[in-house]
Amino acid sequence: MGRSPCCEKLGLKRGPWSKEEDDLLINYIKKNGHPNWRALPKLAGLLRCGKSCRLRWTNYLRPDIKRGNFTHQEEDIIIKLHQVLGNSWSAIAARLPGRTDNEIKNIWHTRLKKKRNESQPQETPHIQSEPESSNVDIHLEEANNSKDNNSEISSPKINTEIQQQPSSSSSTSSSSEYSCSNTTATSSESRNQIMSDNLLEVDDIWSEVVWAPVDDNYLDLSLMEDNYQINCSFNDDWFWDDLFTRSNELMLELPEL
DNA sequence: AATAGGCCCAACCGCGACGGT
DNA sequence: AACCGTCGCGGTTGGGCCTAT
Repeated sequence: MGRSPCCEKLGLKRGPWSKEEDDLLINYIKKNGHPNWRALPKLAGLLRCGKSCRLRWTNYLRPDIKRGNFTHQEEDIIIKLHQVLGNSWSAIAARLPGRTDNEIKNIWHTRLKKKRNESQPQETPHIQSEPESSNVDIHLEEANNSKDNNSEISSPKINTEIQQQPSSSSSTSSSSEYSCSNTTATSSESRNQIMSDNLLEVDDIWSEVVWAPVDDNYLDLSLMEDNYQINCSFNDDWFWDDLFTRSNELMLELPEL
């Protein structure tokens, strides 16, 4: 049972967008937003389907899009995130402000895949060539959940609870599996308990990068790597240098141990 | 100068998720 | 619970540009 096309093709324009069409779309969204993509083209006076409009806006016309070449740092981040997230381009894009999933997908297929393959053999010979999904599954809960607005503002935020799955072999195995769930700590003691009880040990090249929940002004972070446990706060100088942030999530590259 | 091949990137396609009825 | 409409995502395509021969 086939699904009907997203829009009637009759009379609708396809292919590259003209300057006039861009202007129509930008002006309409500036005035009215985009509550309904399907209805938008008609209202904006465009002979396009809603899907095409949404794509044009999200991938090209949005004012917060950063145009221009990717920096080396951005490329490195994409490569590392791809190790963890696989082909989840939107998830990767969410961690690179100003970059779109389409852009990242393009650059991956044209440049970074090659770059990764070139650099990988000597760095991490035990990693498979094309991991499609992570062996680390981390879920984060929104720190400022709008549904919880009536709860106390300074309530402790979420901690990430990590358990190692039964692994078939030693810690040097590249197939070690981890799962992770969120718990809400009710006090700093219990938070610390959770963090000390559940240290993340990742035995691959991603081990220098961790995800952590964030409080209003404090970060709880524990990482067991090479027998080091690392705790940090916003006051650490290196923290800001290596921090990439979006929404309530933080990505942090740890300094050399 | 011509052209074949590769690269780049905007745009399209099809599918699954999700929310409303 | 089932259906329907809409949205967002990942995969793919195709055309323009660049470069090597």
